Amino acid sequence: MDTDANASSQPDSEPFSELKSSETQTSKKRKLVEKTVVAVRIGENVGKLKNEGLPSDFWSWRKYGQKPIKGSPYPRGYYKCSTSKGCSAKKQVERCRTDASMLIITYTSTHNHPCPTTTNSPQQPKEYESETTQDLSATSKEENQEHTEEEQRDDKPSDEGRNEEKFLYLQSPIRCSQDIIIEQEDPFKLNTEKNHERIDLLLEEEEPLCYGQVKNMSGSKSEELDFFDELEELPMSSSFLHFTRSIFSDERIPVAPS
DNA sequence: CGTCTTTGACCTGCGC
DNA sequence: GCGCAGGTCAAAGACG
Repeated sequence: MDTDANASSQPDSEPFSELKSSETQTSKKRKLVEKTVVAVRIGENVGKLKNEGLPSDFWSWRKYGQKPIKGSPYPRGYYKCSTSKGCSAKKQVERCRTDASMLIITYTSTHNHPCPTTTNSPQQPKEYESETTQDLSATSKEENQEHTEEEQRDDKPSDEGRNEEKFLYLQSPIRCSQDIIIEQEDPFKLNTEKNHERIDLLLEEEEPLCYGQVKNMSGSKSEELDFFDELEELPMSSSFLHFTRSIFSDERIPVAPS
């Protein structure tokens, strides 16, 4: 649960032998798995930068499940890499329970295929299509629905709509989101321990965000769920991955539990 | 028509 | 050994 985000990892695939040494802690609930946890902040400025049309990610992710996480008001989404058929790369996306504007993305396993490094690589046109259009379309549909509902509710805090917008915008703008860039660079340019601390703080500094709080923020349970569901689309996660890769040159940042 | 999302059920692992 | 929770699978529906 919480500690999931803290990340533990285990030799699952080999690529990160060096990193494995630092990823020795076991996960609370599952076997040892190679995990890379990334925290992303959804900045306020994101919504202003929606015009960018960059591909959201090198990889194409396919959602294969979603689960409510105990202690967290937000469900966790499970994604598999669909860029390559045999690729075992996976990622889990959830929102930080203490900071709704924070996303916790956990990458598991590694891609067994080369990463299409060019933005518009003719090799993998589908990736961008699937990644951007799928997520976008799916999100857009939901967005529209959400907005429609929200607009009909006067007592609805504007933050909700804003958050959704943020996510929507995050789908493609990789470089446009200053906040994201900042958030990403900050924690990950620092050493791993710092990352741990940061994530630990995010996840454990406070007790789980109580539903009451969330309710206060979102107005109603149903909307809350919708909101979370909305977040779960997280098309931005892909862009973030792209982004992360760019920042860290090639691989992921393993986060070992403290 | 093909692909993806959604969602419920099932399986596995861990703590007590 | 039991119960709980996370993780995965697979069927159904929706969309482009």
